[in-house]
Amino acid sequence: MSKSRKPVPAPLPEPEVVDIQELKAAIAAGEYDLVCVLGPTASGKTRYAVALARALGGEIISADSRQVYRGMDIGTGKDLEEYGDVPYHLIDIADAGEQYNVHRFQEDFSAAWADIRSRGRVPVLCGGTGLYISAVTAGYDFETKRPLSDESRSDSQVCAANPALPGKVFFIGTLVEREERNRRIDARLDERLASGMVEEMRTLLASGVPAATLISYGLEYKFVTQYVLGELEFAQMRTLLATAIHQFAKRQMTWFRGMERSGVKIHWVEV
RNA sequence: GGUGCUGUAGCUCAGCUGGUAGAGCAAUGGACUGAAAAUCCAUGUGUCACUGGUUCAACUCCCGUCAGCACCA
Repeated sequence: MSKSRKPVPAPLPEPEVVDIQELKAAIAAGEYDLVCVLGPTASGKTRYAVALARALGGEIISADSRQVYRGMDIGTGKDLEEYGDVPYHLIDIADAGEQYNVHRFQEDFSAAWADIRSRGRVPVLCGGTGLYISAVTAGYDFETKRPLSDESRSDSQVCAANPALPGKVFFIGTLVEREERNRRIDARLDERLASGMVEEMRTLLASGVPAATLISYGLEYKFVTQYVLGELEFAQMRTLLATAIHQFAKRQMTWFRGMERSGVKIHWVEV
């Protein structure tokens, strides 16, 4: 009847080695006006991006739809101390309970990107929210509801279409093998649970953030809040949450593969 | 030692009076642009514990074996 193509696990991308000095020279020569570090959760992208930014004389622009909220620290894994002396942007820019979105991100990114460049520094976009990354690197026009360019970043169409967004982007992806990724997710979850994540939910709830809003933020905010509300047992919450984060990481990879399929070149590195 | 129950997809389990098997969860692939850590779509060949028997045909009936559980000794 029909060819039932059964889903085969996507092969792991071929790891590459990115020569930082070479990249630095290319940026100086105007070949790129943004470096983007992306990857699934728990792949080590923040650590990598910070080291990269330091080597390039850059500043980080976070592309994380949840780290924008103040007071949501443990559950989003902000790890602000990891940045050290490297400046970061778009973290803690909205109140918990507020409704941030892609459109605001595009505007905020644009301002941060222009600001960093105006000071002669290198902007490094880093995060795991694929939608946000695509909205500013592939470009998207919220007026016409259409992509600014459906081609790869091999020309300057986007630049011409919207000078407020970068035209040429160098993408680096942090690579982790599936099993290892899940192991890290589980270990990190236990660490967060042990370091006050439940307390964080109670504090947010006490500060007036509605439970329904917190739950709508998903993952840790969803399951831990349900636990605090007594809707889930602790062990049950832990199991469901771990599974949900594994699924989330898979969805992130699906988005990145989609970017590659549409022509974006991502240099995957092992960290 | 005896009796009873159970043994089916990674997990929990359905499979009426026999016609080689399905649901949920998980997993995998995909979609996605003003909530995206959200939302949605697609995909199920497994020695039906093992052996023998009855039958045109057994996961489904019968004998036995093994394993787990419960109860009685």
